[in-house]
Amino acid sequence: MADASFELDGQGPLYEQIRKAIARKITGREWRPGHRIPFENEMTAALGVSRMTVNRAINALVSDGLIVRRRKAGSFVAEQSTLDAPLTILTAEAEACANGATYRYELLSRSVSPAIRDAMTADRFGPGTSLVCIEARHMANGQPMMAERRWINLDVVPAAANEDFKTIAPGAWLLKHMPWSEAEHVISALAADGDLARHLEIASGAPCLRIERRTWIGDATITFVELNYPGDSKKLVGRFQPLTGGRGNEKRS
Amino acid sequence: MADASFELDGQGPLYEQIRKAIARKITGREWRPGHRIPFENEMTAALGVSRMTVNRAINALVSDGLIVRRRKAGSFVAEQSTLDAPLTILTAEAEACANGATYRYELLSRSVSPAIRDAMTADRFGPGTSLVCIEARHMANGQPMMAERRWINLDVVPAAANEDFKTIAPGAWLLKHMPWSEAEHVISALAADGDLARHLEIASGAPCLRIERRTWIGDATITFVELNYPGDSKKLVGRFQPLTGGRGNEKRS
DNA sequence: CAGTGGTCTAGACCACTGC
DNA sequence: CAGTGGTCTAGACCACTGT
Repeated sequence: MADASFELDGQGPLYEQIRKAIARKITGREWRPGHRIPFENEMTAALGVSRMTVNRAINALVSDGLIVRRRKAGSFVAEQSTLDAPLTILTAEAEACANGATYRYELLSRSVSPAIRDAMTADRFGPGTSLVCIEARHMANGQPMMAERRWINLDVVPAAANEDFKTIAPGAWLLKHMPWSEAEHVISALAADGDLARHLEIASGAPCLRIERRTWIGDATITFVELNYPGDSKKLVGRFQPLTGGRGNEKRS
Repeated sequence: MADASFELDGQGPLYEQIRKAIARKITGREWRPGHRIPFENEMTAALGVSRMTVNRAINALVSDGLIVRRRKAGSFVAEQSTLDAPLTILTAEAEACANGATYRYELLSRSVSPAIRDAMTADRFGPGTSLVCIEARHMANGQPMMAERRWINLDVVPAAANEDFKTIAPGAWLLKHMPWSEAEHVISALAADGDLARHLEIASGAPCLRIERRTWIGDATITFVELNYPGDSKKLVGRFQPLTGGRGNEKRS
């Protein structure tokens, strides 16, 4: 009913055209937050397409957060309260490469020890877990672009005990040798202390962007790593374009 | 062929069971990166389901980045080179609320002026654009949790000229009055300068996490905002769980 | 309890692409 | 040019839920 006057642009697959047509109604304020969009069978009839096609279009908008669906009630334009933007975290080498910079990896230290009773290791891996601790830094065009401190769980990845990580970065090595089933990221800003400042070659007390990543396989923590970037570098989190095509992503130094 | 010995767990929709079964093969290292997974018609036959169902399961894994598909060649386990984590950026009020904190909004300054030839405004909005500039801060439990500096394009949102923003935060106001079609986020760390440090009530030179957000409607920039958080606060970017269910997301102070 | 969305099927045609 | 995935259909049954 009402004006299901959709204007499909004839570009690309049908479900994409329908998705964009609905997104256009929303971003054009014709359908406000809370507004009930036409039922699936109404669109099906109005557009002369199968219900599966309409369903696919709307479901894409649901995962984009623009539509909320309720059985028996209908589908509604969501309140735009949050922004979900994809943050793509590349390996340091891939990031340097993407920026056209020359890349070099430097191992700073490597040691094996059990997780003691400190917050950094015991809480995350469990007391007594065998760990290898690695400090390294990644250079782009001869300048430090990132310094990392990492712990790897040897109970889960015993092969890491035989790797010296002198030529290959632990992150890249893990990606080749170990799958993960779950990852968590925490972002914060901090003042670089003596060690970190020296590794990044910035003034002590200078701001620094830290991404902490914890990776699991099943219930076991594979690795925990602090990725530290000089404060003047910027991370492009991502672009979200519900109208034109969905989610894009790039990266800047 | 080969071992398409899938073990569906009987939990939830068929396409979800199939998706999890494939994800299990991958995270369990049975199917390594580069490995060709069974063709759709093979799985269809092996599982006794419709091809659309298999297709839906695999497509979900494609958007999770675990599978790459090539016509005529087949579907392959992707190289796990990047991590895509969804970062949910709530309004300050929603974030405080989620942490069970009392929330208060404070307008610090408001002014109207055209975009001059400075990098902050003219580059983003175009020279001469009428802008309203707002400085404000958001308090959680009486402590500054975030200070923002924002420019709003009056050519696009003329109603903003009549709003004093004394009681409602500009972010919340915009969400109610203006849709966006595209958003971009940039994260960086910086040392708080005099003004910012005073607003956040932190020492001058203390680290600070900044999220810059630029929002578009069509080709026009609606607003550009700097969200500044004290460096000791942490942003939980999100959890990505390809095996169990997909993407989760929370937030910490 | 009627109507919505959620899922699933058994086909079909087509575009692209590797051989 | 044969085979893969990409898309689409016209049905169907069911779970949930608002009235």
